[in-house]
Amino acid sequence: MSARTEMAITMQTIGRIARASGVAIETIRYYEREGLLQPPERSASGYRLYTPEAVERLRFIQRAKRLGFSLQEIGTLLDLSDQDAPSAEVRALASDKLAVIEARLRDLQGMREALSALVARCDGRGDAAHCPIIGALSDGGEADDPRAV
Amino acid sequence: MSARTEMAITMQTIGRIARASGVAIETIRYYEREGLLQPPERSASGYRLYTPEAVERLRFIQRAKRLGFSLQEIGTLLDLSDQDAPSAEVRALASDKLAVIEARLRDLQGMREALSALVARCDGRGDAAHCPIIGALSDGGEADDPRAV
DNA sequence: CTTGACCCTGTAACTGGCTACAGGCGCTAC
DNA sequence: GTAGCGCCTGTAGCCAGTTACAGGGTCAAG
Repeated sequence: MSARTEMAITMQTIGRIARASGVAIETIRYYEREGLLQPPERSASGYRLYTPEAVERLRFIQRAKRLGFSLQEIGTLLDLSDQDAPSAEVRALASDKLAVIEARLRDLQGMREALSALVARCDGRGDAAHCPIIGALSDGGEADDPRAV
Repeated sequence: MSARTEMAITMQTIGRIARASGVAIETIRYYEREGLLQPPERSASGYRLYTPEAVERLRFIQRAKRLGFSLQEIGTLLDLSDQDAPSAEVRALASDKLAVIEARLRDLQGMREALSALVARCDGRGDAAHCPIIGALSDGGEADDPRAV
C-alpha cells in the first residue's frame, strides 16, 4: 500500500462519474469542450480518467444551474473559485443574477395577472367571436377591464 | 368612386405594415411561412399586398406573445378565432398557459429565495474560498441555512 | 437614365444547452 | 476468441424565433 503503487487513487471513467453525478456522458464532454471542466488525465488507451473532485465540480454546475446561472456564468464562478478571487466578485455576479431573476419574475407576474383576468372573464360558453380572450387579443383588451395586454 | 375602380381599398406593401405593426419585415415573412399569416395577394411584380387587417393580426400575435404564448399556440388561437370555434377551447388554451406561467413563477421564486439568501450571507469581503456562495454551490449549502440549493 | 429605396426567394446563421449519430477502438467475461 | 459493453472523435441535429445574407428584380424621384 505504498504511495508509489497506488498512484491513481480512485480514478474513474466518464461513465462512472456520469452515474455518480447524474450528468450524462455527452454533457460532461460538452462541458469539457466549453471549458467548464479541465481536460482530465487519459489512460494509455485514451479514456478520460477523473478524480472524485470532478463529481463535486459537476454538482457545483448543477446547483448553479438550478439557481439560474448560465453555463457561461458558471464558468466564471468556477474560475473565481479556482483562482480564489475576491469574494466581492462572486457576490456581484450573484446579485446581478438575482436582479435578472427579479425582473423576470415581475414580467411573469404581469403575464399571470393579465392572463388570469382574461380567463376569469371568459365563461367558456359561446364561440370565439364573443370570447373575451380573443377580443382582448384582437383589439387591445378594451372590455370590462381596459388594461393593456 | 365606383366599387369597380377602387378594387384594392388600401393595400400595403410589407414594409408599410412592418412599420405600422412594429414587426420586422423578415419576421412577417417568417410568420407567413409558419402559417400564422395567410399568404397575401401579390402585385403583378410579385410584391406582397396586405389589407389593414394584417396589421391587426400582427398586433394580435404580439399581444399573445407578451402573454407568454408560443407561436404555435398563437397559430391555434388564430385558427380558433378564424373558425369561430367554441370559446371553451380558447379558454382551455389560456388556462393551460396560465398554469405553465404559474409553475414557472414558483420556480423562479424558489431561485430568488435561495439566491438572495446566499447574497445576504456574503459580505463581499474576503476571498472566494470563504465565500458562502461558493461554499453553498460546492457542498450543497450546509452553512447557516442548510436549505438545499 | 440613373440612383437609391424597396421588394423578392432561398438558404444559412445565431442563441444555449444539450443530444444523437457514425464509425471505430478497448476492456472484460465466458 | 467472441460477445457486448464502454469509451473515443467528429460532426450534425434539435428547440424557438428570429436575423442575415446573396443575388437578384421593381419602382418612384430628380
